[in-house]
Amino acid sequence: MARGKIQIKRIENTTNRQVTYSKRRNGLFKKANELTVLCDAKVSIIMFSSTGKLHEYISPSISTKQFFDQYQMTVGIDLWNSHYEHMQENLRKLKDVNSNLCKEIRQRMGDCLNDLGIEELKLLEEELDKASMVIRERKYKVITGQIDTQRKKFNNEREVHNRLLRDLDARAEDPRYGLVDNGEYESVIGFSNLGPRMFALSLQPSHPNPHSGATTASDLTTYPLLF
Amino acid sequence: MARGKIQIKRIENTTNRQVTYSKRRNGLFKKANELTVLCDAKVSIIMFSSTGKLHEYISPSISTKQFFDQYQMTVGIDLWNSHYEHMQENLRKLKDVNSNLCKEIRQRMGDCLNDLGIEELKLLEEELDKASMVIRERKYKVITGQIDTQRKKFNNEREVHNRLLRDLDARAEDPRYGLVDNGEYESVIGFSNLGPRMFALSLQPSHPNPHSGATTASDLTTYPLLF
DNA sequence: AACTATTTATAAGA
DNA sequence: TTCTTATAAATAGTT
Repeated sequence: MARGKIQIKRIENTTNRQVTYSKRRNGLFKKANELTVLCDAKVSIIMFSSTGKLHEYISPSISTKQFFDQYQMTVGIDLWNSHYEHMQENLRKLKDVNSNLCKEIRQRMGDCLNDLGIEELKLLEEELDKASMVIRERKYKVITGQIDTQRKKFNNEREVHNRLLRDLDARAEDPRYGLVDNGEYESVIGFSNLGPRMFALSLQPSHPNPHSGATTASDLTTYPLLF
Repeated sequence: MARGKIQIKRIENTTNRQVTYSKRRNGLFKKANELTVLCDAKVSIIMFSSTGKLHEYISPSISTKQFFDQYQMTVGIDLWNSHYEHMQENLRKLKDVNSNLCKEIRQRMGDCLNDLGIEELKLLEEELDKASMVIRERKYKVITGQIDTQRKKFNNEREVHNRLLRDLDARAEDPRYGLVDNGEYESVIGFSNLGPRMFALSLQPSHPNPHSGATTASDLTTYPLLF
């Protein structure tokens, strides 16, 4: 548009093309900015050169994201809908799987049996009985584990106690020590004669903990000896 | 830029502003198009007037969506990421729920019992036994339903058969009809004397259908009479 | 990047 | 909105 008119068609000379791109891009952005100011408008220009370089103008006081959002609101299409589709498909499938799982659990609890035929009912019953057996075994194992641990603990306690008694006897026979408080010692001696059978009767859990979420065989409730 | 220079600042006169918006918008789009052609570039212009009206220019041979995609690829930000977040959160939660449901089912099948304490094991066993009972009842109900339906069917068949026999007798006594093929009729008469008890022995399902997905009490396998 | 002859855009008016 | 036109602005080709 100066020093000679030009045809509006692709500039074949690469350098020339790039120079023109640069010049006209600036012109375009300047015009866009003038428009923004003069007319109180919002303008977004995004351009890619033939080499793929990105250049962008956007009116101040608005972000590209906001621009896109407003654009979509206006044209009424959701441009990122296609991006959603895969996720939505996934979500749908998961929900399906979920509801099937829930149904299966309900069936395993004795609800929603109407959809099942005889063969399926038979199978389910079999499975449940089998599982019940496994669970009973497991329960037994856990209980015996707890009893075993408890027994060890008890034996240990008894040993400690007996050692104390022996120490006491040794002290009593040692002429270097007089019996300062006879009553106290006697009660201990008397207690020692109750034997293990009596101990067992006073065993009680200190933490009943009936709904413990993750009690394992190695994570046992401790049972203090109650006197 | 003509008939006097203007300041680049908001045009207060509304009409004037709108006229200028319109004129300059055309100028901008024209320039954008020239740039597109001359420099083999891709240009997207989106603008909103102060009144919220949308106007758009986009280089031919590319869609707005493609433009946005390329823009995002180039700037390396996912503009719709925020849109994803909610869905991804949902997806994560659903997966969690799913895995918990799977675990519960496995526990109800007698697997994965290590995480359960005694109380939980007891509860599970109880539930399973209760469910087992319900299922047994249901099974019984389905079976008796099938038997009942079958009985009705059978009675109906017998009635039809008896009616046929009566018709036959009537015909035989009617002097208008001669017995064309005596042997054939005799065999039928003989069969009729077998009685219901014999029928029952030859009852067999025509479609054993042991893994029917949705057999209900009202959707019973039909049992043809085998002769 | 700067220059400048010339084209193009456009402000104001009709 | 469109046309006109004087003038401002943009820019093609050159340095």
